[in-house]
Amino acid sequence: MGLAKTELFTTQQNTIATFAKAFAHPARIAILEQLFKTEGCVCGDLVTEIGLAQPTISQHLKELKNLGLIKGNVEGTSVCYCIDTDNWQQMKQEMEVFMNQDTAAPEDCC
Amino acid sequence: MGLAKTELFTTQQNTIATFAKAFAHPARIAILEQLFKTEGCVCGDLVTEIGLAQPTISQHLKELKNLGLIKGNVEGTSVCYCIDTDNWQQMKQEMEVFMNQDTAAPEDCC
DNA sequence: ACTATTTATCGTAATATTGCAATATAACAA
DNA sequence: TTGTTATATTGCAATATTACGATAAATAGT
Repeated sequence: MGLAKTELFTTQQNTIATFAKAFAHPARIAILEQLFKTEGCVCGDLVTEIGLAQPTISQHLKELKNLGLIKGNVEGTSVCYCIDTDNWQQMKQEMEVFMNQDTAAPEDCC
Repeated sequence: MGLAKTELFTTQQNTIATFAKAFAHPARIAILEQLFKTEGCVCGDLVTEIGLAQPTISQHLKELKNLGLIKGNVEGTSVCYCIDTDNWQQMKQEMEVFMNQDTAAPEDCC
């Protein structure tokens, strides 16, 4: 059905899944890396940096923005995007709690 | 088109995206958490723990196994699944390198 | 061999995602 | 106002994902 049964899961589980979905496409990884790398915030440069069409990049940016991982600021005719550091930290912490379960886990049993 | 243009991106970017995809569904998060939590490895119990049908769970397990994050061991008529600790560690490290970029980044510019 | 139990696979329906052409919108410049 | 530039939105085609019923395959017990 292509529709996840979110009501079966905890808020934490759904949250992790939602963040993970943001990272589940290499274009969005590339966008985020570019935003981290550049001093000033890149904007339409992302279109030329990454080889995808402008509407496609715009769509990926929208998803990242909706999740709160990036912010966009209008500057004249162009839009300046950058990482939302606070939200990024929070996301990182939640992901790390999930990924660090292993430290407490017993050895592989099979 | 529903098809990611992986050739445009680096191996690292594609790898991150692939791991993230594994975490992009709450059922798989729930499965992994359950495998971490239980002493012995759970198997068909996952079906009753999580409220999804047996073929659905089986399909999610297959994806996690293909990625190498879990291992399955046949024990009689049932199959014992557990985390592949080594691969989990490697995955974690790659994800953390990506998520820790912020420590080097300048302050939000917009 | 027959039966019960457990897991995997197949087939299919519903929905989601990706990508882009075409077009709309917004801001500036002349 | 008109033109230019930059980004967003719309609409659509191709593919992917999710879920599950039906069924197959594997193993154990009788």
